[in-house]
Amino acid sequence: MRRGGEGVGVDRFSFPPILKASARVCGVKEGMEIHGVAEKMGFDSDPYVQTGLMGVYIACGRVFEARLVFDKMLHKDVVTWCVMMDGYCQRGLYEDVLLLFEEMKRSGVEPDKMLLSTILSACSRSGDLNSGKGIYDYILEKNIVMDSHLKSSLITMYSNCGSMDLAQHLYNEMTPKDLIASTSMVMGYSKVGKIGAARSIFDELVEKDLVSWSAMISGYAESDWPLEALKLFNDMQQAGLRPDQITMLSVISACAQLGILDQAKWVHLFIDKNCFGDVLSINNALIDMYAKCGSLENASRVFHKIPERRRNVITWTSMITGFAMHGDAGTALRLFDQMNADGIEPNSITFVSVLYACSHAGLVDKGRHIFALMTNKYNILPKQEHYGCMVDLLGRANFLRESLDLVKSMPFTPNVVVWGSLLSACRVHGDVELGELAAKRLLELDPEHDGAHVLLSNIYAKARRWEDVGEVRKFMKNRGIAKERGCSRIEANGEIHEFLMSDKTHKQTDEIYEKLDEVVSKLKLVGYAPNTSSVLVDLDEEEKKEVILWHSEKLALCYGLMNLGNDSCIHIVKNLRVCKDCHTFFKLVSKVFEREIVVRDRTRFHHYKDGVCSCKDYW
DNA sequence: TTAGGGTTAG
Repeated sequence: MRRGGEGVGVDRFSFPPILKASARVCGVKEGMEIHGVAEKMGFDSDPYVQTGLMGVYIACGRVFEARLVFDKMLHKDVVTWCVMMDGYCQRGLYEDVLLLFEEMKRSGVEPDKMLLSTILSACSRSGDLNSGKGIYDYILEKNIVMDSHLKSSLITMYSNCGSMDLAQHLYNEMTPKDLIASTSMVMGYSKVGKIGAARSIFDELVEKDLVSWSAMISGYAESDWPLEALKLFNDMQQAGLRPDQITMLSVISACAQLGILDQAKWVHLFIDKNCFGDVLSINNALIDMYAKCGSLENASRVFHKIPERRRNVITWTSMITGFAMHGDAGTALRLFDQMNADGIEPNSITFVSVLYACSHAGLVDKGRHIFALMTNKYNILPKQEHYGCMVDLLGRANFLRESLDLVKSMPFTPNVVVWGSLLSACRVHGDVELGELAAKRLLELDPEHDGAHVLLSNIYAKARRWEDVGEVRKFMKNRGIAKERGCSRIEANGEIHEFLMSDKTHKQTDEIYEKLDEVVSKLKLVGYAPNTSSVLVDLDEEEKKEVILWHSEKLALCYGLMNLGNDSCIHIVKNLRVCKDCHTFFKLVSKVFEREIVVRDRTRFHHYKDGVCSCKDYW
């Protein structure tokens, strides 16, 4: 290496481009070597060289090393401060960004727009609205004229912090509307549940790019509008845009929510065709999707196709959850052991799944053991959801007192789910006294909880305490608390059909009810008698029978029997838990009509075949 | 040196 003079000498101006290249390829080794060379040549006190070195360290995630260089610098300009702040921002060290800003102001360096934008980004990501407002005040105080970039950062900060009024106010003043700011608005409105407002902003965009489309699709998927998400995905393709992995994650999630297997298979093919099939997050999402669409076979296939070394804790947990949902606790527990053997550390969510598997299969001792293991071996402190699973497990298995003791022993206030689990166990086992207590505690936390009122009323009904039943019903009526209406979905010939309880809006309504009559008479020949015990309203027996027979899943089932080929499995998705009568009904249909039926209810799957259900009537 | 999309696990 020749210094100075003529020709190809290396001087201090040679370093920044090399450092930039190192940062791009994340070459920390190269960066360090260059650092050494720069020191030897005496350029290590050159601000440009130093800033370049910081950039390399930050690109490689070595913020601490970057800070060492930073602290040694005698002359720091605004860019230097900005690079350091960006480093902290990238590592999620948002408080350090703010501390650095204070330090910078003390040092007398004036911030520029880019730096303010970086700080706003830190506030945005950490949800620190107060600091974000502080930066805005600073901008106003110093009379800084905002460009569209800085305005967008500000709008993003407000949106991310959920302050949509403030975000909207700034957005109104923005002309023309910046695409990035608009996307932030779409996300912000989606996050606070104002999906209509998000859609309006989205629709007003003249030029939409992949990110804005994906934000809107994800908004729908996150807000319980999976059908809209799929529709928009379709529109996006019509508009000529190609989705990427991030878009596909929302689409997969929408399919999982809907539970529609045909659509799910189509999405899977689409993913393979577009070469996303090797992406781990996509495969994890596919496992979840197939499990929620009722196909453990396809979920397992995806799981086994992922090379063992690439599976992460999400892969394993998704697969375990799948088996747990379908009531196969044995396989779920085997997977849990295998996961440990493979050296993948289970986390808090894994334990929810494993405990959930035990609870749905009635494995009390195993559940107790794992609950203890969680704290003793893995140092994971049980949270509400773990207690919820345990209360459910013990309660369902009729260890109601032990279940209550566990609730009392909780180191924090039990939430609605915990009391709800106990309440539901009390209903199963007819414990009026404890049920009343659980309902009381639950309703203290959430007086409008429809499920709690319904369960309490069921408990009273089981004990034949009709006056109390009447009281609960009166209270619900006065307060306008209604039981959520049952709704079931079935996919046939590429179309989704939805049925509400006693629905008469479907175009094949007459045939469906005729089919229902036919099915009922056939089932009666093998001993079926409608079980009206779960009907809450005040009706005579005959009317109750009708209400029971018109449950949405029975309508969907009849539609399936009419419209699906004899050898195909009937898949139904329901919003509530399956009632006792429907459960019996479905078991009998699977036998009499020789059909396999898969029902996803609010909490789990039921596979009906040859007159038995996979849940072994334990649900 | 600055701004937008990640319900893949409960």
